[in-house]
Amino acid sequence: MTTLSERRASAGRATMREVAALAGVSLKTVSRVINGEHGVSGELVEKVNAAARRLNYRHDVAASSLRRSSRKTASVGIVLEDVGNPFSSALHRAVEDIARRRGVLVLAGSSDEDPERERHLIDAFAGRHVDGMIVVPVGDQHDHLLSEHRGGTPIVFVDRSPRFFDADSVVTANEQGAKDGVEHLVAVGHRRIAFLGDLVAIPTAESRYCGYASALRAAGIEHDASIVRRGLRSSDAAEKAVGELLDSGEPPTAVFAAQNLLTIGAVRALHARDLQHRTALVGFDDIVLADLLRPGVSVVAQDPSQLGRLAAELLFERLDGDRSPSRQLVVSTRLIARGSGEIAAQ
Amino acid sequence: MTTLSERRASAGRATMREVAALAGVSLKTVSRVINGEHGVSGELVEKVNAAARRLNYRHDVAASSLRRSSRKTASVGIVLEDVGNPFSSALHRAVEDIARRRGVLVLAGSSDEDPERERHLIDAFAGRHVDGMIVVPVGDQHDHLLSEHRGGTPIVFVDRSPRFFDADSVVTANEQGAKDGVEHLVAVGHRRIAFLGDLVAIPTAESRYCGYASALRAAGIEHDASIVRRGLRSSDAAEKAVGELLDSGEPPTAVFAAQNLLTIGAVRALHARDLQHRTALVGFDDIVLADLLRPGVSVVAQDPSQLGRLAAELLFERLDGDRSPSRQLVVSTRLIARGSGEIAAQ
DNA sequence: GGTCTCGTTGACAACGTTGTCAAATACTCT
DNA sequence: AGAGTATTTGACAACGTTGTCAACGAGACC
Repeated sequence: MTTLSERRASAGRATMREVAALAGVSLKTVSRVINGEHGVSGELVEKVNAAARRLNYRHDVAASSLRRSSRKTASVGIVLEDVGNPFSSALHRAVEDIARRRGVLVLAGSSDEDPERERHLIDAFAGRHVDGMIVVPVGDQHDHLLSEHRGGTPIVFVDRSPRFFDADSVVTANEQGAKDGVEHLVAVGHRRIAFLGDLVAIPTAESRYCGYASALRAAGIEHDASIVRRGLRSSDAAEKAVGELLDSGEPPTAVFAAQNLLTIGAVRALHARDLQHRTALVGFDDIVLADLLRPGVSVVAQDPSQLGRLAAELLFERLDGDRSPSRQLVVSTRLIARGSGEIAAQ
Repeated sequence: MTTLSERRASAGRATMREVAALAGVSLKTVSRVINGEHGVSGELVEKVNAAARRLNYRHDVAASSLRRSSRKTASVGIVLEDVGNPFSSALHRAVEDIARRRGVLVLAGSSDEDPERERHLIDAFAGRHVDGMIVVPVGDQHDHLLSEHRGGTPIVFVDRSPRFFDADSVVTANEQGAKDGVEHLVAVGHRRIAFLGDLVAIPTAESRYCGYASALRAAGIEHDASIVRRGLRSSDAAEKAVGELLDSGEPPTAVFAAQNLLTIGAVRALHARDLQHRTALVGFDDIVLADLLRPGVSVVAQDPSQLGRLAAELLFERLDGDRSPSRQLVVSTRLIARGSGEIAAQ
């Protein structure tokens, strides 16, 4: 049989042509059936489906999208800081949930805070014709994104809003959240509050620092650079920094840790010195098990799922043709008191 | 100028034809330059690159792979249980690291333990012509994978090895690890050890249960079904289950929690009753901050990064043409004593 | 009966790229 | 100088699919 030899020739992946041959119809009719277009008689629909099943036909999205005028590929790309960290992966998951409902696939990659890497990922996504992108931007320069954006690919920024770039974005209320956290410490009497922060170049880290500074200013507390530690990139670095502060002649009575890992480092340093019940601590971003530590760790919680959900919804609205001016969404934080942030100043 | 109007017509995405026109060479020459083939004079290489830069040319991976005989797309798919959970995302990250070195993109999706969903993802990946797949399999039936596999797409199973299917796999030594954990409890005198487990249908959960049973048998301890709780799907469920066991007339003196979230639930239940220093606990899979709790939580640690790394390496060896018989790799666990597992039986 | 419309079906070109092969040029060797 | 070889270049077809358009037959209407 011709069909059989054709099948063998294709080595495992049947094409529409082969399905057509088996069903005894034209290629175009198969295309119509596969795409669920109307205007094909019930009898032929049946025949084509049977043939497709028999040959285990798999639709070729790449070829299809190449020919289609719209060039839609039913996939979106997301550039995260690190697919492996809890914040990023929660965001990723939220985006996936929204995308799944529409049968859209998510491609994800980690930029690791490296603009070069970000650029690579964006090129890779663009080359695969993603319908849109969600990006946690790194650095200031986004020229390459600009050209994609102008080219008609919707882009939504999340977690950080880009400078010099007019686009949709969804960010956490970093400054206000940090301010809330520090004011919480001020409210129980602290005036000597240390700050732990990530790289100055990261906009969220900068915003949180501004929130810290603003809370101190509002309380009339003089700024003391000796208890501000920025540029910390790991929990180890934070642990070391807090250790130094605690062991110094004039230790802080409270610590504000402006990021996840830094909070963990601070907890370790406090526990190592058995100071966890004397020195207050508020962290930015929630931590698993924070409620089981003694004392529980008070945090300013972000909502990464919400960030992802909103970003994805925004993106899909654009994909559905929304051409309205760009929108900037802000997700507020929530202060969770668990004990460590309520330790009063001595 | 012709070039300009052509450019405008393409609305933002230049093709090789346009680059060729601008550079004054043939389409094929552009293709050669873009693909870094040799046999093009330096002068033309320069001209083409200049034109490509000017038009902001982006290589179209989809069209390229469609035409290429090998059909390689420089992307691999990975089906995880949930991209948002720490185990999966660590695995994802490890795969990405290996893939990145080769310029390969990773598409990831969550099966949520749903075979239907797994099938969907695999179809989606196949339709996009991924070069290979890494799969955390769900359920017993993998016919659809079989056809892909036969079709020449390498597949590596990770975390669970599939039944009825000959393929590469990388799994944790679940049974041995669980046995080690339980024997650790037996060694400090426990004979009434409760078991908390995930869905019976999940092979890893089953293996860990076997390890538990085997350790008891080896110690000559009679099996007591009343302190075995399986089918638990969340930390809340585990907390409730442990609560019931502890509040019963004959509570266990030790708990073995066979999964991440279940360990957390157990910790909560113990702390709620202030029993954390009296009832021993060993968990399977490490937990962030476990060392800071009092007592620290002893665990049998898996190494998800290692799983991902090995799976990716196996996959790329296949992609490089390795046709040797399928291999089954086993990654051993590591028992980390932190206090909770060393509480002696009363 | 002839024309018109409608619903089905298929032939063909095209999407952006690369494999194949032949043409054109430059260079080497006798 | 002539033949032979190597190097560079381009014309053309093809990958698997869908958009366009024309052909066909059946039924409706005058």
